[in-house]
Amino acid sequence: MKKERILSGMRPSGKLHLGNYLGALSDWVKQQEKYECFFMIADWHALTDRTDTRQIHQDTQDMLIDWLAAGLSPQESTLFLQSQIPEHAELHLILSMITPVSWLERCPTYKEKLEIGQENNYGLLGYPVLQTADILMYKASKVPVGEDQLPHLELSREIARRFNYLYGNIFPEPEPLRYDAVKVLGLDGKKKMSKSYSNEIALSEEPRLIEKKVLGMFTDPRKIYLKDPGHPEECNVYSYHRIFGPSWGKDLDGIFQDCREGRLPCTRCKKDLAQVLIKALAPFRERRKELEANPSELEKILAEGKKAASEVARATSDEVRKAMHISSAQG
RNA sequence: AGGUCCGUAGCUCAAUUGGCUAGAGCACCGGACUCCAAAUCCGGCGGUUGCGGGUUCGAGUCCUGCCGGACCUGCCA
Repeated sequence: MKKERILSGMRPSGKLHLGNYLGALSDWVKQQEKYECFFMIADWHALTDRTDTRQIHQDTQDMLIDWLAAGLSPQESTLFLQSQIPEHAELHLILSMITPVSWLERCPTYKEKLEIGQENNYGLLGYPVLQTADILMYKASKVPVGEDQLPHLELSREIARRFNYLYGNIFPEPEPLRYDAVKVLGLDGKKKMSKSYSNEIALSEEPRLIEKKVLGMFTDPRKIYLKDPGHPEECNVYSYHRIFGPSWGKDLDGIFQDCREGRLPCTRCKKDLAQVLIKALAPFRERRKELEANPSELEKILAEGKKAASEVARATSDEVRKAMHISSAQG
């Protein structure tokens, strides 16, 4: 039986961090077995973030390396760069013609971006339409999404329905593929892990920096003196132990009890955590070094991804043009 | 294209209306405190006032030309 197809993408944000890994990438790695996967580096989407594009190539390289180091496999999945498939832009244009502005103006993400003062340009408003084009292009039946992307996917389904109604049944309505994203707060223990908050630990972080960053983590503010009892259930450091500790044979109950009863100094707790993280990320750092030393390998992977994605995209483009009585781009 | 308003530290804003060394909060860094971190208290870093020209004893402030942005009225497709 043919595997179902999924598509997902990330904006090229450079080197990824633990939050990216736990929140999405680790799930993608797992989905590779079960689904035919298209994973896209969304460099066109990245343009809503920045007008200064000088870093974009390096960010793309860095993210691709992290994907591979984390276990995305070019043998199993199609890894490609959005801007290398111009059909995305074409489909975006076509879909924009049948998408009411009011649908877009009520997207929570759009409203949030405006609230934080992001420039209200055409592209930002149309962001979910481009996303829809990305998904429909490959006729993905499922899309791995986090909580915040659900409204966008709902919009994609509406746009697909509308297109099908107007021009014929071409696009499947994409279903969300929910996963229990492991929520991990940043080092400050207050906001989600993000580069823009400078509270992140990169997957490729050097051991010395991992230790420095972990020692600076926010802890239970009620535990001030060494012998004060802690509240591990509320402590961000313990939540990291709970995520990473088990695979390294850490005695979680022991940490919990000792902290609670004031026998475990935060400093020791943090040093332990740093060691766990350093070990957990060691294979990742190794793999990254190999990939960094081999840029032609990366080029090859993207070239193959481009080829595979192009085939599908051209076919979809032809089908869409035909349905709309517009002449084919292939001549 | 024309009109109105605006541009000051990484961010948000001040500067007695032309007058002393352009200030404050947040952020950041350091110290005290703490087993650490946070909070708090001290201290520090941070500026060619968008760029150029002019008026003046003196310009962030007034005039002018560019650059950049917001809003309004149009023009072309």
